[in-house]
Amino acid sequence: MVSERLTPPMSETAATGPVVTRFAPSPTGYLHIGGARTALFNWLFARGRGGRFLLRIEDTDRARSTPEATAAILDGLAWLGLDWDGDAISQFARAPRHAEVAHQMLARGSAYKCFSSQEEIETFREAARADGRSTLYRSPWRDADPATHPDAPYVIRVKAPRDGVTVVHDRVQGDVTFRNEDLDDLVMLRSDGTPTYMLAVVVDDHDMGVTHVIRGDDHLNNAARQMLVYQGMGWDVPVWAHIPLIHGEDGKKLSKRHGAVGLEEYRAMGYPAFALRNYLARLGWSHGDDEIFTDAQAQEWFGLEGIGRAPARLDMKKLDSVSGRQIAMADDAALAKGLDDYLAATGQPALTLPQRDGLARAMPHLKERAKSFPEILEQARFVLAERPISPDPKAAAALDPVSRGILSELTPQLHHATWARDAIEAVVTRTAEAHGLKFGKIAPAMRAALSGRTVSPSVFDMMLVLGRDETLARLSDASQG
RNA sequence: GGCCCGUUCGUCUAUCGGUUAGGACAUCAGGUUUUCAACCUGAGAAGAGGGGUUCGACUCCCCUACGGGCUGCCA
Repeated sequence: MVSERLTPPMSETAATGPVVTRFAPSPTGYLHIGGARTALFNWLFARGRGGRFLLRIEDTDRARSTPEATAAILDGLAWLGLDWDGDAISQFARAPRHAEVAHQMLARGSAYKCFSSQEEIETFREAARADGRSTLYRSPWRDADPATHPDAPYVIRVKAPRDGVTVVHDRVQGDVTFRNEDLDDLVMLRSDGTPTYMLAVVVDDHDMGVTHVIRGDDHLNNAARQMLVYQGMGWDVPVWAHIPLIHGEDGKKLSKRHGAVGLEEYRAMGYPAFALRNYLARLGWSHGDDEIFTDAQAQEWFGLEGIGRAPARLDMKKLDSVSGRQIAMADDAALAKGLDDYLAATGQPALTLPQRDGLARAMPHLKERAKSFPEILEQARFVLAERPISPDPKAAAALDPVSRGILSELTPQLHHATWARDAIEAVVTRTAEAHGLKFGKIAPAMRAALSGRTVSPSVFDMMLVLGRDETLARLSDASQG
């Protein structure tokens, strides 16, 4: 799935051309919900402008990268519905290209070989920290005469300007100015010849023709340092947009103790992908007072100017609400498909053909009262279960002798009724009134008889979905206790 | 320690110098009702603190506090 193929359309490399965004996760186990939102923003931005959305796996840290982790990320993105253009690119596979750039900078004089050992640097830092001085390492090899270079391992560092300032023109954070004296000569190529992340991102973003870099604001400082590499190569810098991270409900950095951090956990909880997209889009981005919207609207409305500058907290209650409203307006086929995925993702048995059929007929009534797939399933129990219906304790309590008597009286009355809501309702009401009761008094027993539960869709809706024969059979079953 | 970013109802946010500071979720009180959900009506709820600039600041500037990030031959 991951390849090193890279085909940047040259016409798209200029900032004036079509938009190209990318999502560049590290394969560290699973797709973080915050990462998923970052991906969503990039996807919305590109898709809303007829641009391209690319995917790159930042797997240069070999110790922490696994094929399984990469697969989990790809799977998560696919589930979320964020389709990317072309093949996912492996950053590691492009190491030779990164090294090539580092050597080009060496040749241009915008980089140099540094022979300082890691121990040497660490010793310096410890001392600096102890003295309360800056820990920025100033390599003595920066201006050394090549003739004095020892025959030893070295790293290639960028030769950053020491004077002046570097300004990151960020579309979210505004212009952020850094004094160059606060920026160090970052290592681009390690002593073993492998590239560092700082070099790799820049080279890859450039080669991929990325025009807009939308990423977490934990990279804002890095942007300044990366600009030195762009400048060293004489490349145009992309448009930056550093978005705030997502925090947990207590406002702290999102971590496992906050509950669901991985995207797959939301999938397993049964939130539809389209609902999660809506919720995530509203986290840190807004378009006036719009809360519930379609993908098409989100793509049309999404823009960098609507992104907030403060970190947003996850709010599960709001997610529930958004999900409920999205499910209510979703089309039945999409829900059925999502339900299949939910069942599979949680290791539950797939629906049988008759169950699918029943579910399809009941869906209009189910989707109006559910916030997630498990809730749809709960509401759908009446159509998924087969006779004899075994009521749960609370439902059984509703089937007391008196109620059963009324049900047995009702059953023959329904035999000849026209099977339409008005007609059925008239029969039921008439029967209830014959006992001096309002419909509300016998509804619980009917609900229990039809669904075996105390919570279900409307009894009339259930009767219509079930059909005359099945309805009468269930009422009869229940009345006979 | 140094550098950088952030701070409007409990939460997500609107506001882009002049508003009774709006909406949504949540909460509370009513209503509708056949359970649940939904829905309707209403209520309470906010500009971190302190200085400036200005006729006028949530909005611009400074300081403080708090939160976050970076400061690696991690990404």
